[in-house]
Amino acid sequence: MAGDGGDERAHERAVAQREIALLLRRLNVELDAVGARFATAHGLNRTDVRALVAVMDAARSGEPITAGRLGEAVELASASTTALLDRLERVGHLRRVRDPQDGRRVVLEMSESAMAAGAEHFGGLQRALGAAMAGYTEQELALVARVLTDVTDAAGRYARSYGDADAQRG
Amino acid sequence: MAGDGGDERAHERAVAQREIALLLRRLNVELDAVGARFATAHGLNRTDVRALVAVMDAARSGEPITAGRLGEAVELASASTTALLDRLERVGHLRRVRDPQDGRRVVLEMSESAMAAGAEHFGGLQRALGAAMAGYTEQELALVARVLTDVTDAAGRYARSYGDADAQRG
DNA sequence: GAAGAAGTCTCGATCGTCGAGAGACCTCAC
DNA sequence: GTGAGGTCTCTCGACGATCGAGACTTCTTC
Repeated sequence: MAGDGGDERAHERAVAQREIALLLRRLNVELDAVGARFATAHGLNRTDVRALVAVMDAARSGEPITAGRLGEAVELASASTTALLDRLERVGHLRRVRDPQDGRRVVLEMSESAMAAGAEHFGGLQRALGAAMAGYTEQELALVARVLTDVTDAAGRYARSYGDADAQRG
Repeated sequence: MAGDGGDERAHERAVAQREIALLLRRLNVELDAVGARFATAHGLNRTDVRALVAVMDAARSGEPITAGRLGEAVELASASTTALLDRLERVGHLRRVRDPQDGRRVVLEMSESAMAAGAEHFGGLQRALGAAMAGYTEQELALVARVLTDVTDAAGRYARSYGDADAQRG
């Protein structure tokens, strides 16, 4: 840490960190914009898109999600979740299916059209991002993945620390 | 593309790219969560926060923003922008000041309290992110910054290509 | 000065979200 | 089996954010 140039090196690192923080903010804005464009292009709102993504992820994992779980995932009150499902079902993106094992539950199934729209959207975005990464080596991308993992975990912890502040006070 | 191991290497790269794309999605979710927590902690909604950030950035750049420009920045109709400014002014985060050069314009000034809240929020997040990056060298962070720049630009282009799709069809 | 453009605001309507509570279903103790 | 209590979803009424249309003020141009 010490030695000649140590201070300057620390300064350089601090600059790089600030630059990355700024880039992450810009990236967040752009990715939100992508989601917003997709939403309006399909006559949806932001919550609808988040919900479809959650349902899609659940379906992919093999554990279809229920109405209540979806409400938790998108942080919506139960009344709002019902309205959300009404909207998505009305336009044919979703089907409500009563759970035969537990008659209280409603499990959610995505329609083919919604799957296709999602695949087109995410596929396109992924291709665009892939093209942007085309100039980097496998090792470089692996490093980026490590950094992003660390940064994402830190952001998640920071987000959760907001809510826990009340709980910890006691 | 050809050659011994070429296929495998391409495969590895594709895997790394997919992993990064997934990480970016997760990161976006977490950063949105941070914004949401900040918003509710301060009695604001998502739009309010976006607006405050825009006003803050403008103030920092030395060119204070006007009501109309802000509406464009957060993609809001003029009626909604007026309501937004009413909200933010009511809670004391913002001041409306008529432009002495152009009596139609209303320029926006952030209050000290809003500046402080923003600094606390972004400062805290930046510290958290900085800590997550502490284990990497200057060169590694520089590489990450380059990749993030490319990826962010690509995301921005992709987002804008959504809207242009209609214009291009013709 | 008059005409038109630009910037902001007012009004009425629509839609997403919420809290409270109802209704259906499940679980478990008896 | 039956009743009590918990879980899950939905209904209802209210609130707030957003919008389109248009009014009003101010600037620009002729």
